[in-house]
Amino acid sequence: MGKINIKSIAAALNLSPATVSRALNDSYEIREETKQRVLAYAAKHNYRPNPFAKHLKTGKTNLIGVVIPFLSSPFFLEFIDELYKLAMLHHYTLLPFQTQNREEIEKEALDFLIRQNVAGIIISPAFENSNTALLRDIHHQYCPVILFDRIQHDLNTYKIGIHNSLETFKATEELIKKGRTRIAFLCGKDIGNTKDRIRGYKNALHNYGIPFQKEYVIDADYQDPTEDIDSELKEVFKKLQASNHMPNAIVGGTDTLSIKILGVLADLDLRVPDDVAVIGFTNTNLADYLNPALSTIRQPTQQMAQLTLDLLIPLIEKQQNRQGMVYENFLLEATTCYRKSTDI
Amino acid sequence: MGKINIKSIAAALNLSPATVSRALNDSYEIREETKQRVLAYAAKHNYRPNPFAKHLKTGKTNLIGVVIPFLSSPFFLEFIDELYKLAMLHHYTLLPFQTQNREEIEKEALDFLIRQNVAGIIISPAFENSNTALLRDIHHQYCPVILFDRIQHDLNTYKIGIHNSLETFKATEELIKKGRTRIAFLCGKDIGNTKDRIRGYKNALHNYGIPFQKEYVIDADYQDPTEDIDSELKEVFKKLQASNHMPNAIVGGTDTLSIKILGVLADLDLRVPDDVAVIGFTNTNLADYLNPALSTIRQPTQQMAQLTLDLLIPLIEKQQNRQGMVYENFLLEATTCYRKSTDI
DNA sequence: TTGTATGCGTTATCAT
DNA sequence: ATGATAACGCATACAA
Repeated sequence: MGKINIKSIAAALNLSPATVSRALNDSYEIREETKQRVLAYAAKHNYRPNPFAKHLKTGKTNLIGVVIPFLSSPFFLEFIDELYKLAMLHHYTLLPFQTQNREEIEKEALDFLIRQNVAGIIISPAFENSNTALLRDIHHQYCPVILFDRIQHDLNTYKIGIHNSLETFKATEELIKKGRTRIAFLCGKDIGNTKDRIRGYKNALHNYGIPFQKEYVIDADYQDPTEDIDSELKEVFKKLQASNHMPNAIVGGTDTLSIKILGVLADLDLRVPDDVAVIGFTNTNLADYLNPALSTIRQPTQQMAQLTLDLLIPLIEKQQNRQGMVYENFLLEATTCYRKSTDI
Repeated sequence: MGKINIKSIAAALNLSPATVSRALNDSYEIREETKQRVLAYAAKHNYRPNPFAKHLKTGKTNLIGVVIPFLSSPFFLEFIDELYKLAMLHHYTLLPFQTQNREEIEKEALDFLIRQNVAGIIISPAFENSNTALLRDIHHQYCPVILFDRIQHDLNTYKIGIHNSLETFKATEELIKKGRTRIAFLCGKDIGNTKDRIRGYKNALHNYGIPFQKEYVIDADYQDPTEDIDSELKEVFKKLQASNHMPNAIVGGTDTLSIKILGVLADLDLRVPDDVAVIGFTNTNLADYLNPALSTIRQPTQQMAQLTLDLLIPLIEKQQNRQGMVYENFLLEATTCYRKSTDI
């Protein structure tokens, strides 16, 4: 069987390519009977439009760019995974990119996506307000951009995330209720969510009359989850031990840190949860196998992916002035799973 | 600044589009000076060829399809990650797909990739000889296909993996040398590598005069790492305990099982490594944080990704009869990391 | 060595 | 309601 395209269909049905195209695109200016005849023939011969030709003509693709800090983080991995399943249903193809939390790489990725003529972009920015101007240009003039997870960003668009301060509040509160008062908060560099999470942590302390101590907010300034953050963290906790300020509970503010801290504490011969209770933000289904099983605040990745596409696809398909729109923020609810690391 | 394409470059330099195209494509039938003039102008204006137009004309894309069982496995994730970095350098775009170990989904993915006109395909098949006929057709008539990891497949092409039997032999031997003799082998459904790994396991037993026991080859027939394999495994080991046949060492034959087994053993109040030593195939950098830190056989993902592209790109770029070629198998060396789970 | 003309598969504009 | 034709950006056969 030869190549099956609009021209060959037209020839077979004694129609012009234009008419066939109209039938295929559900145009109104075509006779119902003709349309059905074309559709039937196309279906029978399993016709698939050539996406490249289509794009060359229309300037539009079915590509969705996905820009995330890294895949080697359970949360982002799960999110992308869900996105894949859904995008396929809608006949969109995903083009995922990693930024390693670096603005230059993010810019490269965005440039690349533009050249690929993506129809839309889903992004969790490298950090708060990274590439703001570029993203704004893209969103206004080029294709819709939607933010997820790291939604503390000036770009005016739909934002999908969780209520970071509330979730951190709940986690901190849980530790307080278990009788812990020297609670440390572990955070990475400023990726936008950090501020809110610290706020939730502080609020919980304040609500229960526990004085906030600056030294209990511990930064680990990594760019990449594969980096050696362990020794850095170990130093910090050694110092706290030495000055007799060792916390008896820790809230892990990022996916990566929540996992790594367990090894650090073990190295310092601190027992979890007896000496130090730990709860962390993370989506890994490995939490059960960690040492010990880790209590986690789990983001609803499936729901986030669904909502993201539900918002993006209409933006792609309806032509409109995105600059003037009013966008909503969506804060979904996370699930807290209490495991051994907080089982006091 | 207006659109920058071949036509606009030609106009700016008082040349014809054809000449500009030739300069850009490093044609021999062009004067060096002219070529440089075009190249300089193109570079200065950051010209990027429109991949869609290019494809429409040439019938070729810069897309590489990557088909793997799932992303939620540290090994595949690392591999894809490395592939990304390398593909970008060569100006290829990756189109990753997951099969969940299911032949139908694999077929769908392959069909999709064909429709997208990919230039080549990198695949770790759903299982031994899944979609053999289809893959053969694709490789012979459509675009080059390269196998990695699960290389027990009839498709005649380049295959990149590790020496499964040898690596399993070494791991088993290590446990024997530590004095363990009741060694179980954990394996998933037949994904091609399983056979070889069991062979290595058996050889090691045989070499040290340890009788092989069928009940020590333990199948966990899962399709997806997120499945609940734990209870199934727990049942098996409970029975072994009851019949007083509990092994004192375990070799984990897959990524997923190696991680999960630790939780199962903990649930059964078995101490690792005292009661049972464990070593597993896996690439997770979380091995250090597992309970206890897991000894691992780690595949050289970076090297595998590099080699895969080094083999694939020439196949893509040189037209040739792939059917008649002689292909080599590449068995790379894995690294064994001994951690606490074998520290007897 | 360079230019002219054509076509890849599709959609859009203008006729009819 | 349908057809003829041009155009998207590029590469190439052929002409010069």
